[in-house]
Amino acid sequence: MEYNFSDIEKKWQKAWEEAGVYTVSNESDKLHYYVLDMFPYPSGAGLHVGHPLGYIASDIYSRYKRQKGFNVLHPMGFDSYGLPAEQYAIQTGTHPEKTTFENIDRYIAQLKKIGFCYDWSREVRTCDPAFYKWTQWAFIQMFNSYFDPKTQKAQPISKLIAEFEANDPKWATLSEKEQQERLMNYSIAYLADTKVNWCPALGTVLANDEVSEGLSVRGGHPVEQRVMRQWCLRVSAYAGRLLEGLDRIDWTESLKETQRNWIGRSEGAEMQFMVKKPTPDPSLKGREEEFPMTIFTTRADTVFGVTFMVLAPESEYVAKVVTEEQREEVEAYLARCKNRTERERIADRRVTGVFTGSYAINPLTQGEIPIYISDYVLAGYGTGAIMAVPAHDSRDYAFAKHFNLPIIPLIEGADVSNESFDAKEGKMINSGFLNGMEVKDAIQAMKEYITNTGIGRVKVNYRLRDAIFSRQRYWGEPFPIYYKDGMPYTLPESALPLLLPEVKDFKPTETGEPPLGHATKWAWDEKNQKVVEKNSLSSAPSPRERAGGEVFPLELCTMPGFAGSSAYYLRYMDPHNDQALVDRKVNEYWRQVDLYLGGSEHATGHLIYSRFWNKFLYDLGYVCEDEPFKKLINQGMIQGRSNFVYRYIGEGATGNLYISYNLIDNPEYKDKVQPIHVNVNIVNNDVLDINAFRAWMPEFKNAEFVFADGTSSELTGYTAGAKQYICGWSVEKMSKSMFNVVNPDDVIAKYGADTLRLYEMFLGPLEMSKPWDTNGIDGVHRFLKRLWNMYENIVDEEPTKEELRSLHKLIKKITWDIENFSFNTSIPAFMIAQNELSALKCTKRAILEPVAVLLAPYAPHIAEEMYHRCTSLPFREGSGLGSSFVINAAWPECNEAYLVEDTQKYPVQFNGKVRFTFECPKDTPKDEVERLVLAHEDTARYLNGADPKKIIVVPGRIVNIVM
RNA sequence: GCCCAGGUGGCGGAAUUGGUAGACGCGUUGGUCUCAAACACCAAUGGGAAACCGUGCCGGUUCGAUCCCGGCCCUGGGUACCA
Repeated sequence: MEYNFSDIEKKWQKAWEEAGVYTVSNESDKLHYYVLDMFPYPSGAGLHVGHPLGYIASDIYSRYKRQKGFNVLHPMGFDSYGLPAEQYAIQTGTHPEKTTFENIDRYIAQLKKIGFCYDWSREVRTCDPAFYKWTQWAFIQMFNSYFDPKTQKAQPISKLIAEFEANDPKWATLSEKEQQERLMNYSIAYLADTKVNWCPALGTVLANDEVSEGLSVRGGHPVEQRVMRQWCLRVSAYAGRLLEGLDRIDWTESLKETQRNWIGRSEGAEMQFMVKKPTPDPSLKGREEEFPMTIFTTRADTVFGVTFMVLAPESEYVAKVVTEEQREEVEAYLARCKNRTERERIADRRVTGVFTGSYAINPLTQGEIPIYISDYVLAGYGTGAIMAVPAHDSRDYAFAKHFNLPIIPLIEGADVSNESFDAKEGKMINSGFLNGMEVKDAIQAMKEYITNTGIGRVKVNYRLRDAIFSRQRYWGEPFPIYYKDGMPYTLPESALPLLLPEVKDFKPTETGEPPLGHATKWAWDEKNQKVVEKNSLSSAPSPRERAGGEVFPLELCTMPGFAGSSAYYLRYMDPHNDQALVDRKVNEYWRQVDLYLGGSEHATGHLIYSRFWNKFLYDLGYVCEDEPFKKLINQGMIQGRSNFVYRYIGEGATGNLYISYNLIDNPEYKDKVQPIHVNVNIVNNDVLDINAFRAWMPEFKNAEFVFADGTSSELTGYTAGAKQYICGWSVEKMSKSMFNVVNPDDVIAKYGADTLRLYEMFLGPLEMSKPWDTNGIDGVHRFLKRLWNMYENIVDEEPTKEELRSLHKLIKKITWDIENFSFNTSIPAFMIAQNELSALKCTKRAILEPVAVLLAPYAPHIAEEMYHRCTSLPFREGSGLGSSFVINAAWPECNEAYLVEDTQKYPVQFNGKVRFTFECPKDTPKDEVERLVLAHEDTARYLNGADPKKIIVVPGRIVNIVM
């Protein structure tokens, strides 16, 4: 009986779909479990063999949990707003929606072939109005909320207004616009002027990683720094809670560490320095302007060593501090900084800066110290101003050396003649009342001192920045925002979803507006509460300017990619609900994602934003868990494994001769060959398919070869398979240009989905990155074939003890593996069991049936077929595999079920060397084992009358006798 | 620079983490089947003639170390003037 994987897989996929076995209900007496994959962006290239790695792992876990009797939510959807479809639209005019939907269809077809147990009825797409309605809804909630630092929670902004009304007499005197502006400083979603990378050619802002050396990575267009009014999310307000929440979730330590670094908590102090600014008026000579300046430092202990101050170029202190004499020089410096991108600044670490003309007074020594401006100080961190202690900070040190400023060592024994001493250890010197203290104590003492004297206060700072939330693009969620008198107002929730309008052109407008500027029906009729034609506006050159009447311009930016992916896991719980993002009761059933699988590249993006988003919804009472993802596992990336042929380019080369890889280091070919990427799909186990190669591209049509054995091909005399041409290989990113992309469809056509699933797991540990290497896939496929053959003539006989032992060993191993996400080690266990059972010629139902059940999470199709060969039980709805009765028999609590041997073997060692083995009854107490060993005749022989110094009994393992 | 993960045969990797290192698969070699090849099956396969030596290198703890500790060297990932 042949293993016809293609028929088997088609049969079961059809059966599952028709019976709806993977459709999940929100009402169940069963325990709930939620397994989620990070949903993909459907790219035009389709899935390659690397994408399903994590999906297979999560599918194994889902199927296991399902078989164990859990109600498992395991959905899939598409992150379908994004740049590639928009770029394609700009080039070809094809609407991004068309491209995106086609790509999604292809993805679904590919995913379905692999046999995942997704509940497709819950599929979500971020570009679907029924979905983005809730993205817009969340944005409105954020706009109408503020973060209350006292309770560390988001609150409705109406509370804040009430507070202003009650406590601030000025509030009532402000105009509506002024009130709005003031509230903007508190809203979780707010408009602010921010410095961005602006690319005029692409007509949009770019993230830092999209810019390289002042040019856009895509297209190589110039990028400039520009201050623009952008929507931002006050993620930084949640810094403390985002940090603290990490302690309560089961993520890998390295990922938590990445987030901790990103949040960047640092405990320090804010201190006030008085500034003395010389006045330009000679008649007022001797009189100086005085005002305070606040700085942030983590090294309060070093105040005695401050020899200058530095401001960030964008600091608001700059304007106050610069003197008339220095103005010109400072302005030139600021202009220079302004045009440098973040990236250039980082790449070019030369010390630059300019003196402001003013001095600060050291609050402890009363000494006058000069104030400089330099771009090594960042405006966005702390107060944008620092006290510089060159002796104990390497950046300050470099600056001091460059401008020849004094360097005062503050720690005993620190040699600061060539570099700064940054370590926080040692005894303080030159530091007044701190002298003699350890650094740690000195920091504490100084904090107390400045608090008591009012010079400063203890302060915690975070590195985490607010998220810029505007994109000047078409293919994204429209903001539910219109502008009146230049101020933003939210659309009523009843108007959601605000549909993405049609545009005639996906590029920015001639006037530099985002693509939505092309939309004609893009204005808000406040009175009738609906979207209307823009031409009914009297005139609106800029959308943010006042428009006549009661019709107002709508926001022209769209939301960034992370908007749609920040709460999608909640939507899967209740995907068809049009009254709420998720019904409260449904949310209380599923609660949170129990297991989340995806790449670690989202550590500081999606995984921060969605935690923030979830916490915000939690504060407002829309969800019942503070953290969205209970356990998270990062699967590694699958890299490409490229193959090469070696074209001979030495003497007399025709350009048509290819040398086998094993020969290229021979003297006659060394350095005379040129490696050429060859399509990995015409290479098998590094052996080139000669005929396929000749047919691959016209230039290889008449290719000739020197084979592995050194013989040459002759075009006419060659017979396929007789000689081998060996290809070289290397690990590279999987990409079209390297001809190393492997499509899962091809693997499935050749070996079947079950082999693909097993092999992807067999490749290595889930978390590790590894190249896709098909060299071992035959072995896995052979195993399935061998196992399959055992199910031909199943008999009803009592299993022997040996057969049961094999089975129970397997049960124990597979259970342990799945629960510990060690899927790669399960395949060998199956192979060993297969070997053992086949050596015993076991075809007994009592053994083979549970083996099929065990295999089901890994290779569901073949397992299902094998299972149904074993049993007369009908296929039942609601279960992917047979009845729960049988499942419980095959997945018992394995420690009890594991068939124990009656006796335990103890290898006995003398001084570490194994000498003999003895047996005693299982579960013999430790001292009894000791006694038995000493009484053993071999022990007596080895001891030869001597007293053992020590006897070590490791339970169940080994007895070691130290002489 | 800082943080994290890792380094085991010809290759991918086991060893449930202090107890017989190299499971399982690939590859290689030999054999069976075949007119022959492919498939399949069987056997061998860390090094060494052997005693022995072997988990990146040096040292330590331990009766015993791939595993724990100290120092160093590589590889991969994250992050980067955060005061």
